[in-house]
Amino acid sequence: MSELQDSQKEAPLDFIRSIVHEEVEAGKNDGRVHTRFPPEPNGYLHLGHAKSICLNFGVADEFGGLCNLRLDDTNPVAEKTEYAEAIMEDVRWLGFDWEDRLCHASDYFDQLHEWAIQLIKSGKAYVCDLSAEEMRKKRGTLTEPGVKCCFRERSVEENLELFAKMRDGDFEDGSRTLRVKIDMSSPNLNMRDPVIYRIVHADHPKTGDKWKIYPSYDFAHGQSDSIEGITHSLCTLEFEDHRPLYNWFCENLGIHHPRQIEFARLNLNYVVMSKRKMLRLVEDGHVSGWSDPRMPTIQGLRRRGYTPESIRNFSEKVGVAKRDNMIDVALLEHCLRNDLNKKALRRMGVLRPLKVVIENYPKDQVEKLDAINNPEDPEAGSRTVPFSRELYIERDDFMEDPPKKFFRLGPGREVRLRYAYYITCTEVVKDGNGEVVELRCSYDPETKGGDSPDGRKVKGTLHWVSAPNALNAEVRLYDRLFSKENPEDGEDFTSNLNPDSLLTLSNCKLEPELARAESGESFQLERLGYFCLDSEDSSPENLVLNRTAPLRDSWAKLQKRN
RNA sequence: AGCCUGGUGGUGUAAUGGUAGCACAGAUGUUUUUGGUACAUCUAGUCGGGGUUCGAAUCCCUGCCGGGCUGCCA
Repeated sequence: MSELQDSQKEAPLDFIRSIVHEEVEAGKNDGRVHTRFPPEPNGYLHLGHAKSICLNFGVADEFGGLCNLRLDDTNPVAEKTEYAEAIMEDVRWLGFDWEDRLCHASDYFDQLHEWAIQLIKSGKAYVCDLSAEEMRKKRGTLTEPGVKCCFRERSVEENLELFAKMRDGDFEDGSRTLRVKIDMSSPNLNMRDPVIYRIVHADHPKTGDKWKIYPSYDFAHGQSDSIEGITHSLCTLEFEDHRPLYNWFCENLGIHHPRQIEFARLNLNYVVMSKRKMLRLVEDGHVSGWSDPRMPTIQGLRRRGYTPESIRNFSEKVGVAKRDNMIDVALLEHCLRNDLNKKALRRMGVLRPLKVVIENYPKDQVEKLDAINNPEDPEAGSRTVPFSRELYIERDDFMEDPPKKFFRLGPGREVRLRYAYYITCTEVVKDGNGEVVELRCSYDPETKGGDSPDGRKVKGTLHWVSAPNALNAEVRLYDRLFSKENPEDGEDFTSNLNPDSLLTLSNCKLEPELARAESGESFQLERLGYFCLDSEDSSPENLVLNRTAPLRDSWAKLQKRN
């Protein structure tokens, strides 16, 4: 408890943790805290889910409680085991453990069915023969009350009989529903005799063909929480209007009553996060699939090179509140860099190669030079990089007519090649079009390792790769998927797609050490950014790199301004 | 239009009647064999109008603006 008070001083609790804290202090639920993450297995998890996962597992952990993973599988026409498996994989990858508490709403179908009968018997539920269309008409509108239908006064016996026939598959889909009798004139539309069971002749991934009727979300969710002994049912704002119904079921069924608390969902700029819109991107081929590295799905982020730690940290930093928000992707990138700066091994690679020949360096000589793996982490040790007469440097690192603050290579200029030597550009070789195709340089043998014994300074340090030892690679550079901060602004969000969200570079040059890189491993290409092997397309013969995020670049920023 | 809900720097989030703070972004500088990192400094905010109070982001009234709700989706 003192630990809690300490952390409370350091970081103030968000409104949900404050509520939980108060209730624990007050001894509610015997001081127990139990949450759950309840996705519907009808799609892939995204950053918004990550926030919810971190919140639910985080709150449980901080208060010494538990968090269940519950698949909310009440609608067999939309759900697939494929999705359920992907969900579990993603939650696990994010670093959370539900131990033996993998639950399914479908585990409770029998109990739910009994409760439905209980409601019928107490005159609180009835079978309704209205079609969806008719029901909509009778429900009223936002401003007008609904009207009671004639089926509302059916006898308990008739309701029981009809409901049994619904269950037995005697009726067609949509022909009847079981509704709960609340208040057709409630200003809250959810209370106007909501449907709690509908007829669906579809096999269920878990229960097979056992059921021809399935409970609605409202009838399943709160009760599932109740059965699992959940104390705090955290959900997003759009369920606020459902809370009275949630409470109604717990009260009228006389069962354990968790507290539903709603928070604002996460929005990220320059991307869309709704299932429907992401599906459209996939189906229309605007992205390569759900795991496209530009997608905000967990799978997309993972393939892009985002680490679980960075996403967890991001989820914490975005905070929890009830107001609508639009988070800047810069925060996500910050979290990534913050994590990888400490952990990623440094390597050298050249994206847009420019050949350099060191004229005074012996032909056929190859030196092994020591290079530090991570200046932020002495434990990471060092490696060796080959140096030879012919090298590649970045095209951007040379300018024939450099402006004032350009610290890199130019005719007659001296720069340092990282961990190697000082070199001076002596000649610029061009092709027929006046394009620079090669640089002739000289090196100073005294500066081996990158230091000059005479104390001579250079302004710039360049990354490079030895040409005869270079690995070829394809590198994919990603930018924001949409060019508009809020793509959903206009009529059709796809009109805001950023045509340059993916830039593929081939014939990139990498230092040989990268042949040992493994899928899932992140590394920094010095001065360029954080990268990883593409988990789907990279092979030892055909290296494919994804740029997770560029390094901060104050030179690029300066250039942009001018 | 009815109900629910929210409005604090550019963005996000604290402060719950007592000095408006933190993070990201932005700007400047120091250090640097990554124009990275680190460090330092700076910029910038309580939706408007009334009221209560010695004192209001916080309480009251009122206006304005945003979001959600009319699935047998969740």
